[in-house]
Amino acid sequence: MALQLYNTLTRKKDQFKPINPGKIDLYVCGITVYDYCHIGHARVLVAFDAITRYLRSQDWDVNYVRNITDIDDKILQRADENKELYTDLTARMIDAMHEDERALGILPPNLEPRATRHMDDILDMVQTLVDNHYAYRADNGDVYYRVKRFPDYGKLSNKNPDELLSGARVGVTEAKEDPRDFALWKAADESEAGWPSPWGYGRPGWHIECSAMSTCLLGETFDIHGGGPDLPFPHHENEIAQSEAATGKHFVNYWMHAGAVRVDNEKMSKSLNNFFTIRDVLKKYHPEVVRYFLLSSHYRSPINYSEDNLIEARQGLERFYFALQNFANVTATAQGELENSEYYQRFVAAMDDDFNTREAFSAMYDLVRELNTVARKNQTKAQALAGELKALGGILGVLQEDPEAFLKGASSQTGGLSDAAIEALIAEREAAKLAKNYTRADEVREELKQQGVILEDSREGTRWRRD
RNA sequence: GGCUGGAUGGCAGAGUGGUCAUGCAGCGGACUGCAACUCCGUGUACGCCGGUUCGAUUCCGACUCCAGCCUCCA
Repeated sequence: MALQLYNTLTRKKDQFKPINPGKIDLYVCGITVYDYCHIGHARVLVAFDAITRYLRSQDWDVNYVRNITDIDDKILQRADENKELYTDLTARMIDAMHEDERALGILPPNLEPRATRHMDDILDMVQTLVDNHYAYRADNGDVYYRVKRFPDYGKLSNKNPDELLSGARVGVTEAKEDPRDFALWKAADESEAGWPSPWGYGRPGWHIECSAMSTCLLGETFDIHGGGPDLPFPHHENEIAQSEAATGKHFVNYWMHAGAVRVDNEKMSKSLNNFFTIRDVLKKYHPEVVRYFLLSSHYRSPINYSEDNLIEARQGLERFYFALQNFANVTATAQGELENSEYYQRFVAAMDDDFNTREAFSAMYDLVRELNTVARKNQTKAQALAGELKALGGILGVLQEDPEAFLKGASSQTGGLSDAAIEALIAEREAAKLAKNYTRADEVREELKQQGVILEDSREGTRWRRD
């Protein structure tokens, strides 16, 4: 089965056809680094991480580029509030972002271009647009894109350019020829952060950065462009307008957009004060639980961040780790051997269908059921299935932890008993059990349960985990 | 108002023109000193109204409701 993916541009699932055989050029709009990343960023990061991991497992040569917007009015404003250099702010936030990414098991992209390091490319593209009359310098020193000259404007978000014109919500500046026009270059005072340009000192607009960096690094036409749910309009619409006007070529073949993250069924927003940063979330939940939660719905569906849903995600993940617990040292089955597995085949079919991670997990749960059934009579077979499970998890970037470590640490509880204290109580219970003092043994178990520790007696002795 | 996508069992969440999703929770049973883990069994689920069809949750049309975008936002 060939790879199918939903294309925002055509609004249907299309069969993927690469520009170059076996190779995929992917550009994803990254973060504007003026604050810590939040759970919505995590969604996009994790989704495209799982997607690139999967594609690579299928032998695609993926060139994954994700930019960093490191110059922007919000950045300057925040730096000003903090009374620090904006470059210090962005350096800190980029470090923090990388830290968050590592915690969530997100592999670095192949390239991570920064706007401030591509100023020449940005200026070149603006110059091209000015030269061919797709842009003009206004009286206030800004350079604007001339939307009227690009008839395809609105094709990604299916908006009618004329209706956009009549809409009063578009920012009106006297300097603009047309209210729909957007800034490519914003004039700035010499005392502010900025760069010299043929149109005067200033800073680039947000949209032009992505057009310039993606075109410069991946070419005038490339395979896939992705991003968050709020980017199709205006950001990606503007990118298309800029890039296609500058190069005369079709810009991007497939557009992919992740779904929104809601919080307790409300839109996440600063005014509602329900913004959760990744680091806040990771204080409460194990990183792999967060990752599994984000992948347990289709990447395009809206998801709801809530206590209940995260707990449910943890319980679902635990089922995998329970199964792996008896095979702690198992190595993931090699790709070549995997091909014969019915579960792998189902997994691949699900992922080839627009990256249906939930369906892929369902195949893995069916594998777990067989593993558990077979474990009683055929250890060799069970061992093989455990290897397959670990391999499938690895493709999505989960199930790679030591099962015992995961089960002991996955708790959403903070504080509580130390490992040593728990072990001591278990030893006491063992002694009581040997003396057939089951009353005391059960007391200890109940006591631990109150502390969020679940005991499990097995042939190898008593195991515990935090609930 | 315009655009886009939704509406599935207690919850989460896939999918399909007619026999199973899956996970969590619940109930019954097996296992267990008791539990936990696990296994087996268990739920008249597909927003509303029409149409097509031998048969629709699945296709078509209308309706209702929900979300995102239309303004900086992943």
